[in-house]
Amino acid sequence: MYLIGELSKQTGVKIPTIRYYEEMGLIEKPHRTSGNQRQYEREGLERLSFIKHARDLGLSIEDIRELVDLSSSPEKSCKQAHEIAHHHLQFIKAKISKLRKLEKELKRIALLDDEGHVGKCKIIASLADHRLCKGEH
Amino acid sequence: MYLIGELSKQTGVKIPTIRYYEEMGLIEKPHRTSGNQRQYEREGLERLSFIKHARDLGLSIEDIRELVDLSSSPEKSCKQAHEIAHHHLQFIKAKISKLRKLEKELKRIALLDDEGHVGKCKIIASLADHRLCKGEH
DNA sequence: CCTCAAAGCTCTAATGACTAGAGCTTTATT
DNA sequence: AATAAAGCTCTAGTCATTAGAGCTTTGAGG
Repeated sequence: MYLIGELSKQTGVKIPTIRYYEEMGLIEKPHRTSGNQRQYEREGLERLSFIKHARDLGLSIEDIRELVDLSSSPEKSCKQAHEIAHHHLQFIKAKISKLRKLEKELKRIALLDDEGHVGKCKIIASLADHRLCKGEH
Repeated sequence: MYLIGELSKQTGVKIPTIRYYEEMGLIEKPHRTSGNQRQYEREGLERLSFIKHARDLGLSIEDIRELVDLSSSPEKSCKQAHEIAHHHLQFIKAKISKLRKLEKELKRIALLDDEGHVGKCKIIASLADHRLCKGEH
């Protein structure tokens, strides 16, 4: 149905990355044409979309592998999938709050406007001296 | 003044990372003792703190190298340091807003609570089908 | 049928920012 | 003098790709 280039276009996953996913066992080895070219079915497209989507959400390959394994063993409960998603949500929340602190401090630093030489540049001084931070990190 | 272990404790930068920074030319090669051990002065401690702080803020090694170079060439203006900090601020802002979108979607996904088998697990379906997203990413 | 570009293939190596381990030497303490 | 802790160098591994070399296959035009 699709050659690798088409699959790449459809999903937005770059060609070497698709091959890498295959090597990692994240996607199944597709059927090959007589000329040894990978040929994907709709199923392969869907799985790759799944992976792309999960990667965009920031899940690690290992997380995704777990989800993929879950989805191919239908006797296992959905609970584990929930756990993975939930766990990742906590992770994202933590990351956001951390970044917000950084944003605050960077704002403070970037808005210092002196025009002196670097020897007394406040930005550099501010980066050099952690005590000048308003918050900790 | 400080051996590498002490420097590591003071700054929170791990020992192999300190040596890596040295190899990258990010910190100066320190004086060695007769027994070939690295010996740092307060100056070295300060530079490493600077680097640590900037890394914590998410600046890349290359950004930091630029700042380091700036700070050792006092004739250059502070403007460039501002530019780097400002540019990074924009980057952080973009990252935060991206993560917020992800948070929203993950919340939506993680709160789907079905107890069926994975074959119809909404989480997995939701990850597989990008069209189910409320927003794009 | 032939040619030629585009797209495919495999394999190796690079990226960034570390981190870990092997196998050794130096230092400090008992 | 012995031993443990901390240092050293060097190599290789991590994660998730990405890039490049050098080759083959495919499809379209002449």
